[in-house]
Amino acid sequence: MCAGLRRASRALTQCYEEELRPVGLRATQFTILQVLSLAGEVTQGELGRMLAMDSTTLTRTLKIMSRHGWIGRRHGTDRREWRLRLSKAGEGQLKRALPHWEKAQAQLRLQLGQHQWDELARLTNNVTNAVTERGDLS
Amino acid sequence: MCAGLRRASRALTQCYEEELRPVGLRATQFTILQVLSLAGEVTQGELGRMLAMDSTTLTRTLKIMSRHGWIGRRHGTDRREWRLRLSKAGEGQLKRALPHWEKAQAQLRLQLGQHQWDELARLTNNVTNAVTERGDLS
DNA sequence: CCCATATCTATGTATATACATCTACTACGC
DNA sequence: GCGTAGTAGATGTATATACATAGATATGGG
Repeated sequence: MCAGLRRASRALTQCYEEELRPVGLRATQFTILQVLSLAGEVTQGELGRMLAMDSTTLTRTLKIMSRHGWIGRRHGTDRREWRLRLSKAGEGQLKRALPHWEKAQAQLRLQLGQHQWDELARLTNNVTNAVTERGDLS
Repeated sequence: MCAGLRRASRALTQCYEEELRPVGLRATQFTILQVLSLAGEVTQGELGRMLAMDSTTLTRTLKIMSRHGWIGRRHGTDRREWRLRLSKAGEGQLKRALPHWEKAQAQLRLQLGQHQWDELARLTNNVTNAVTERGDLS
């Protein structure tokens, strides 16, 4: 199952990234922009939990995205943590990328059909929740 | 969808790799051992197509696995390509790893239930086939 | 046989990813 | 206040991953 899921993940990621390439975004980066756009200001740790991603992984990814000026950060009252948000440039980048992402999304939905699409969304969510056993933060 | 699938993939991979850690295998490496065990002798390119993985990615992964002595390789008639197979050590490593892998697998199946398990297997296969549009090599 | 073209693997480069460990800071008990 | 335990993010290290490109080899047409 792990192998099958990882294989699907690789295959699917290539579709989405092919569409995003003209915009200069990777799948992970797009996802972070989108999450920040929806969630507003979050800490690195919160973001990691939402994405089921180790927060130290985010240190590097956010560094790259900061280099491009897509991320704004300021200290909270707890001075260990950063409060992250989309910058203006980040919003612009997300806006440019969205139609490309949606195009890949639409094509996949067409190929799978609405029913399998919905099922897959439900199941991947269940897997994530099952193995992270939490109160569904996403 | 891409984000959800990747998230599930990360989360699930951590479960399996936690079990495999005592054996010193990563998920990708275990998968390659298993595929070689089932498929016999294959070329790097064939392996890549089976795993929906870029064959240049395999150059590095196979190098690591060769270092451990798990992979045997010999030239075919086409001298550009390698014919890859499990070595004795590779078989031993796979045998050691299998119960750990199965343990993670069994726990997940229990958490999801047989029905969702089967559905997920079916859907991830469909996704892979849909986006690689091929005659199902796996 | 020779050349153009295609194919297989290798290499350079960049990002993604996690774990172990480190440092700075918080929070709690006394 | 002070010390200890815990938490947030940073860093070292290793692997995973893909794309662009290069080098070697095969293949088919003259």
